[in-house]
Amino acid sequence: MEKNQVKKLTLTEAEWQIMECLWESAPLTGREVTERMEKRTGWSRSTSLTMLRRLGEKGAIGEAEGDGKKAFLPLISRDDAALRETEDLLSRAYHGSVSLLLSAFTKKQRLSREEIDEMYALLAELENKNEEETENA
Amino acid sequence: MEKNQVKKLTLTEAEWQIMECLWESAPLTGREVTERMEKRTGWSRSTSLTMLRRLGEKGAIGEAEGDGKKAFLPLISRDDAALRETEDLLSRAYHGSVSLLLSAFTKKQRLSREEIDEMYALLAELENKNEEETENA
DNA sequence: AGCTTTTGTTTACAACTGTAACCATTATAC
DNA sequence: GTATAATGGTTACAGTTGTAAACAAAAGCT
Repeated sequence: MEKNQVKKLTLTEAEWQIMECLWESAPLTGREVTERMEKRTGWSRSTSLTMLRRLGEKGAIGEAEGDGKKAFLPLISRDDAALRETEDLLSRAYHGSVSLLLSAFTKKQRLSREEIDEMYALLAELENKNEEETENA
Repeated sequence: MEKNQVKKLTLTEAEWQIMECLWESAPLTGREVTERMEKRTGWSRSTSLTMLRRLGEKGAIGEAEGDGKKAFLPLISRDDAALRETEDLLSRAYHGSVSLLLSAFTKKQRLSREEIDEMYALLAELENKNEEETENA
């Protein structure tokens, strides 16, 4: 049953950058990845390939045959990865409370009108969901 | 003018634990720190002391004389530390948008009534602040 | 003053990260 | 079909992190 690395899987800073690349543009050949990385970070080909290897070992990406050529593609979604780190941060720094995070953050950082509106919308949505559930209960 | 480490200063997981200890209870002697750490994480004395040293080097904590005894105390606030990491995570994983984080988070994690209320309150507060500023402009 | 305990400093070491050169294999070009 | 270029795999190496033993200095005890 070889436990499919569903457990830890954290990405390092450098690994994130490779993943960004792959998330943006589904399957990419090694060539494509190294070129893009070269452009956006200045990494040498080798560096990118090392990252691809490590990500492969971690189970974060896989390889596939597209018309003869081997290509890399993400096996975890950006959302998943982001969430994992978010949970981490929340528990480490905010006792798991997202509202605490928001509070701390806004103490230093001004939010744009759009962000505020979006959050209102989100909260409203959440309340709806909650109500539905309550009705069903 | 020896630039007072105002630049990077990130805490590792282990370092956070020591800091938590110090944030909870202002100045603590080495003894007290190591004892608490032993209790809550099982670390050996040495390990805690190493962390204290590294934190000192980073400028995250300092030492003070309290009635003859040397004691350690935080030089950065928990809020500051948390904020630093939050900004990090936001830029790495959410294009810097806190509303995006909230959205992603709530897709997986249910929020309690209290959290929702708190956030409403926070947003309202922010709007007030914004208005005041607009008037003043 | 000499021995014991407490406390702090130095040193160690394996795992993980960032970075990349070097080598092997495969595909291309003449 | 051999030289050349493209691609991918192996090895390296310094810095950081988690963890702690060893060693040194200070404080107490008798």
